[in-house]
Amino acid sequence: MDSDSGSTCSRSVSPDLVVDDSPRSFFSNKMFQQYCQENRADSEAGQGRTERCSGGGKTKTRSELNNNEVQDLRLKVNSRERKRMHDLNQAMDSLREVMPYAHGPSVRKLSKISTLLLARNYILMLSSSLDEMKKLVGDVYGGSAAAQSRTTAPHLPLHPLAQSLHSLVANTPSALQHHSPSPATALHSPPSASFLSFHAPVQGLLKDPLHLASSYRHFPGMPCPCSLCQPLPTTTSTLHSLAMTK
DNA sequence: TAGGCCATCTGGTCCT
DNA sequence: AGGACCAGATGGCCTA
Repeated sequence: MDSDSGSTCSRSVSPDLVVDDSPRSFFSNKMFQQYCQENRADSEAGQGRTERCSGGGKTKTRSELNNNEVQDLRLKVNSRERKRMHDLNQAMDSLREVMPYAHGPSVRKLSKISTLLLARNYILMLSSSLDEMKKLVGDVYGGSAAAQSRTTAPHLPLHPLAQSLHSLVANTPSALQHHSPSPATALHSPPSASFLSFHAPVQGLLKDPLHLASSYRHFPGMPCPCSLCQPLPTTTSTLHSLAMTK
């Protein structure tokens, strides 16, 4: 139900119950009742603020609502808000699922901010790859030969195409999977820091936006030999500058 | 123990 | 009128 109900997280989450007396709940039902009693004096003082009563069609001031009505209303609103946040977390989970990131019971879940930043960079990377692919296809099927090759079985110059594809594929999520940690090291081995940051200027917004430096085995200043950590094509950098200068 | 992350509650505002 | 959305506050859990 909740995004944090994952097996790696011990955080318990209260269900969509109206009554929540768990210690985790900031405002348990008992607390709420106490709160209502404590604030009855204030309410009865009448501050002119109106509350909505779910029962009747008529608007009552807070002072006109009895304790139970205030409580029911508050619980109802709380429940809605809880459901809304659960839906939001579900959407966040579904986003995590399609991210180039190792999934598994022993893999620590990406935080929300990390998920969003990674998603952004992922989209930029895919856009860049798509641009290059288009360019490549344009080169291969250039000019009038393109029309002809569309109608007949094309004899593609596979060698250069394969080379280019290889370099592109090296930057695709599937290639990123080799960064996916083995279960044994998963907790300390998230995706490449350079991929997560992806030359993103937004990195400057946070001291350590993804908290990789402190938590994971990616050493700043130590060049990673893999293709994923190599500088991205200039088109990508251009994309970034365009994206961030708007 | 401090800091990060999170769930939940709450009141205000906006929209339908 | 009722619900969605938002941001602030609060406290629990986890990790370095």
